[in-house]
Amino acid sequence: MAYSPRMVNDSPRLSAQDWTRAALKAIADGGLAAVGVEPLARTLGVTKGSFYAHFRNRDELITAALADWWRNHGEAGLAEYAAIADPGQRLRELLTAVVRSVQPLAPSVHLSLLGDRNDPRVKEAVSRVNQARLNLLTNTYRELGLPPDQAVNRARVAYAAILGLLHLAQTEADSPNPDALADAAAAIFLPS
Amino acid sequence: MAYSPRMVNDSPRLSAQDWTRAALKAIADGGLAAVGVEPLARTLGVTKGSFYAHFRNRDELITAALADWWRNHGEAGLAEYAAIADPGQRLRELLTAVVRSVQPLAPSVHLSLLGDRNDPRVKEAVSRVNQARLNLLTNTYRELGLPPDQAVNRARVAYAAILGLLHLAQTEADSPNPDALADAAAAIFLPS
DNA sequence: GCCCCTCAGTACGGCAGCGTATGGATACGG
DNA sequence: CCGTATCCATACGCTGCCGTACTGAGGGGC
Repeated sequence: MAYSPRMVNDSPRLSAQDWTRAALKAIADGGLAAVGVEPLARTLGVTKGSFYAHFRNRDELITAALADWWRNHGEAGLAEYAAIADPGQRLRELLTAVVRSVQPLAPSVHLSLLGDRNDPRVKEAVSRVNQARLNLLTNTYRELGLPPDQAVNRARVAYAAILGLLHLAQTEADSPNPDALADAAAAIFLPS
Repeated sequence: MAYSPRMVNDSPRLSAQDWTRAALKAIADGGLAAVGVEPLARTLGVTKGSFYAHFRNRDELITAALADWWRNHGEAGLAEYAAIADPGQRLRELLTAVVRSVQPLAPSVHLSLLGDRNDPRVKEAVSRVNQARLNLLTNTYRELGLPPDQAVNRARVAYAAILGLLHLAQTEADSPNPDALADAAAAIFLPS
């Protein structure tokens, strides 16, 4: 790839994306309440005068950050796994990938958003992401031969287990042997 | 000044417990950020002058509310289920109880607290509750004949599924046939 | 080079919430 | 019936943050 001088943040000037990224980072540790114009400006090394050149107000930043999030973690973020042809291997990859917490940042946002799940925009974003993942899992189970209604329930419980394991991984400090856990999860959720 | 409407508690004067209960309710929908002295005072129909007669500051209320929570949802809250002698029935009761969301308030607190999991006090409280439940599940699986290490992993995945199902139930509006879901969960997590 | 648009700094008003001070009201034991 | 502790109201200062207005600096297209 050709390196342009505007690729990374060595430029002293910020873009709207810099703000949404910072907002997501703030959400990851602190929830929506941590998304403040002046605090973010401080961490970015500027004053809020810059912010209002990119967004009309704080709400607009939040909606932009949330849209950015579910766009990257909905179907787009699942493309890598959806491309796996063999459903059995796809399922195993999905399980082990999350169990071993390959993406340490993304789930933090997901979990932090739980605290603000009453906000309709948050509800919408989380719902979209969950739906995309549930769809992929449901289709996978169908491809594995389960009847449709069973596939739905199975996918639901399996995805719930994945979410719950993230919960536990984030609240407890000790990492309880990811390999054994992945095996246990696989043994449970892979149809014999 | 007109007489302000006192809540269901017909006693005109409040106690410290009334404040902690209100704080937990606020946590349930809004996280720690929603625990404010003046907002709570408004919902309780008093002014904050009352609050500072019970607590030294806002932090003291939060720690008291968290302590109250994990005391009622740790081993104490599990006593009802721990009393079930037959491990198979105990496990089934645990699964169906949570899947059908018998306690609609308590889990909300749990989920909201995940949003504030960076607060060390929150982390401690959630960790305690999780540990108590994991212990009960692990022992149940052991009583069912699983070797210790397998019982640990099995309990972990099962509890994770429970948490995740709550997660989904709270973020999605539609309730997807609790009976069928309970059956699916039982089929997965009850050793044949 | 010139203009214009974007990004950033400064200053101000306003609001919500925390904590304090103080005094009044009510219950309860003596 | 009185005194004391507890609960509650009011008023105030303070801080942090949002949003607006205005100004300034610099870079790119013409």
